[in-house]
Formats: sequence, C-alpha cells, structure tokens
Amino acid sequence: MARYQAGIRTEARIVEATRELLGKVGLDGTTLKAICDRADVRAGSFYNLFESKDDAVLHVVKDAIRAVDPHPAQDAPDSLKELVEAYISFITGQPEVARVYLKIAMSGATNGSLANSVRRHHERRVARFSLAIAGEHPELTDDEVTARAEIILATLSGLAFIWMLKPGFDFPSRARLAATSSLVKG
Amino acid sequence: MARYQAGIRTEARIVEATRELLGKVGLDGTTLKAICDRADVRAGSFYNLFESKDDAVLHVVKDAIRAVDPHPAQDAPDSLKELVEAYISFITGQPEVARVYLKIAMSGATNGSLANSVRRHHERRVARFSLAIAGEHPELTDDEVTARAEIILATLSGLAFIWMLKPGFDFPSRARLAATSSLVKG
DNA sequence: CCGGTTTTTGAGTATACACTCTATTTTGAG
DNA sequence: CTCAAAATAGAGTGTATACTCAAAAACCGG
Repeated sequence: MARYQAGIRTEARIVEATRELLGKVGLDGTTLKAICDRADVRAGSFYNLFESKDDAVLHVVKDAIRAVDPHPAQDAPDSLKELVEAYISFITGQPEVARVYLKIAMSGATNGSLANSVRRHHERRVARFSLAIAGEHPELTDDEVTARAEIILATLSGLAFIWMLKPGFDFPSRARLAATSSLVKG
Repeated sequence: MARYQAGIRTEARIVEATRELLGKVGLDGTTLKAICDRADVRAGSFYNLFESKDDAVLHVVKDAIRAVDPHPAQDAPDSLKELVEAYISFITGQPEVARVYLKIAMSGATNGSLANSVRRHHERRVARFSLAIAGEHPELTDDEVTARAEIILATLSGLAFIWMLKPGFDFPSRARLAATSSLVKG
C-alpha cells in the first residue's frame, strides 16, 4: 500500500473530471478518453487507480446518492417537508448527476452494481419517507403509509423526469403541491 | 417507387425484429448486427430499406407511443379513469417497449428525433389528461387542472419507473390509487 | 542519496459499431 | 419473355471504444 501523494491527487482529479463530464455530456459522452483528457492523465494511469471506467462512474453516482439524503447518519425521523425539499435540492442542484442517477436506475434489468446501488437506495428512501408519513398521519395503516411513500417518491421522480424533458418546467412548486395532495386517504 | 412484395415483407421483418430486440435486450443491445441476424437479412438490405438504425428504432417507438392512447382519432374527451387504465395497459402490456420509451425520453438534452417524438407526445398527453380532469372537476382553475395533469402523468411515469426497478411492485393498484388522490385541491 | 515502491506514460491490442459499395439476383409490369 | 427497376448479399471501411503492458520516471522513508 503506502500510497504516494501524487496518486491520491490524481485519483481525485479523475473523479472530479468524471463528475463534470457526467454533468456536461451525460453517460454516453463520458468516455475514457474524455475523462483522461479532462483529468490530464494517460489511460495507463487511470487503470492504475481504477478497475474500469464504470468504477469511476460508480464513485460519482454513489456520492450523488449520498447527497440526496439530508441527514444520513441521524436516527430521528425527518419531516416529510424536509425530505421533499432535500429531493428538490438534489434535482435542481445537480441536475445532470440526477439524470445519471435516473438513467442508471432505468438502464437495466437486475444486474450491474450501479443498478443495485440505485435499487438499495430506493428502498432506504421508501423507508425514510414512510417513517415521516407515519409520524404525521397516525390514522393511516402501515400498508397505506408505504403506498403513500412509494407514490410520493414516484411522483418526485416523474416530475424530475418531466423537468429534464422540458427545462422550463417549474419542478419545485409542482413537487411541493404533489407532496401535499398525495396524502389523502383514497 | 413501385415496390416489390419481397421488399415490403423484408421491411416488416426488420421492424418486428427491432421491436423484439428492444423488448429483450434494450436499446443498447439492439445493434445493427442483432437486428439483421434476427430478421435474417444482410446489412446492405437493411440500408436499402432504412436510412439508419435509429430510423428502425423510431418506427417501433412511434408504434408504442400510438399504443398508449386509447382512441387517438377521437375528439370527445376520455374519462380520467380510461386514460389511466390505458397507461397501465401500455406499461404492463409492453413493458420493454415502455422502458425504451422512458429511456429515450430521459436520454438526452434537446436533440434527436426520438427525443422530440417523446416530448411532443408528452405535451399531447398533458392536454388529454387536462381535458378529462377539467370535465370531471369544474371547480379547478385552468392552471390547477394543468398542474394536476402533469402531476398525475409524472406519478404514472414514476411508478412505472419503480416497477421496472422492482419487478414485484404492484404497479396497477398503485397507479389507480395515485390517480384518485392527486386530484384534491392542495 | 539510495533503492524499493508507486506512479506515469503512450503506443498498442482487441473489439464492436454503424454504415458503404459493387456485383449479383429477383421481381413483375407490359 | 424481356428488361429495367428493386432487392440482396457480403466483404470492406472507418471510427470509436475500453483496456493492456513494458518501460521510464517520480516519490519518499531510511
């Protein structure tokens, strides 16, 4: 082991370059050559530090996933409002990384470590939203709470999706409206 | 022009092969070679009938888009229930083509004829849903109606998205529940 | 400043892709 | 039957991709 400073700095540069590229040109445009050019590194150095191209992308996406949650370490339930605002910040703050997140989630069947990360993350978020909803709406049964959490999350993803389709779309206000109206008993 | 029967049959075989491939292996797996192998055609024949690979994919996606609408030619407004059921049928009936539809919608910035088709189709659907909602809820203003239409469509897309992530997810019942609860005044 | 370790280089490999081109065969109207 | 137009074959082109490897350079504890 005993890594040198140079290698550590290079690794950081590569991750940053990958993040910027995912933001600017999307997943398809984020080629190995593009990453290496932007990080000012040759292919050999890249593979000295990363297993594969996906390895670098995974780094970035995992960071993005972490960024969507407001207080990851905390056990106390957040309020639904807080959770929704955190999601809005995630989407509007890093739209292109959010697009990558959604794209990867959608990209494939059941395999691939990227897709697995996204799936696990989704489960955690449903649990998180469920906790908040249960706290604020004690009249709902457990199943109803889960259904509501899934619907709210689906709506947020779907609105984000539309926002990516039409840049002028007022995502934040639609998201806030949707979050309140999804809670009534159906 | 004066096309021969052989060419017409070959074209149909290519479209069908493309549709099946999009369903089985997704957009990335639908390569020219795969299409030609499945349609039992050589590359030269393919390009005698189609401008490009995207041209063939576009054929399939446009068919899928048409399939999502219950009565495309009709002017009378459908009921919201009908529209939601049509969407459910679309997603559960041709899940992999639906995935392609969502994927293409999400895939990129503002260019590409595929992305444009999807965008235009989304606008038409919002109009369609708005009409239904306005008919059933006269107490809502125009802006509120549009907002509700966009939210319902977003929720349906988002739920479809989750369903693709977790095959066991009960998409139809969630979709029906969501459609009713999204209509209250917020 | 020595010397093992880590890092870097950059040409090179293998592969996959969409697409082209020309020669050949097939079609079907007159 | 004829023959021009349509359809087909399939080898070939060009380009882009992720990734490898052996040699050279930089690093840093002692």
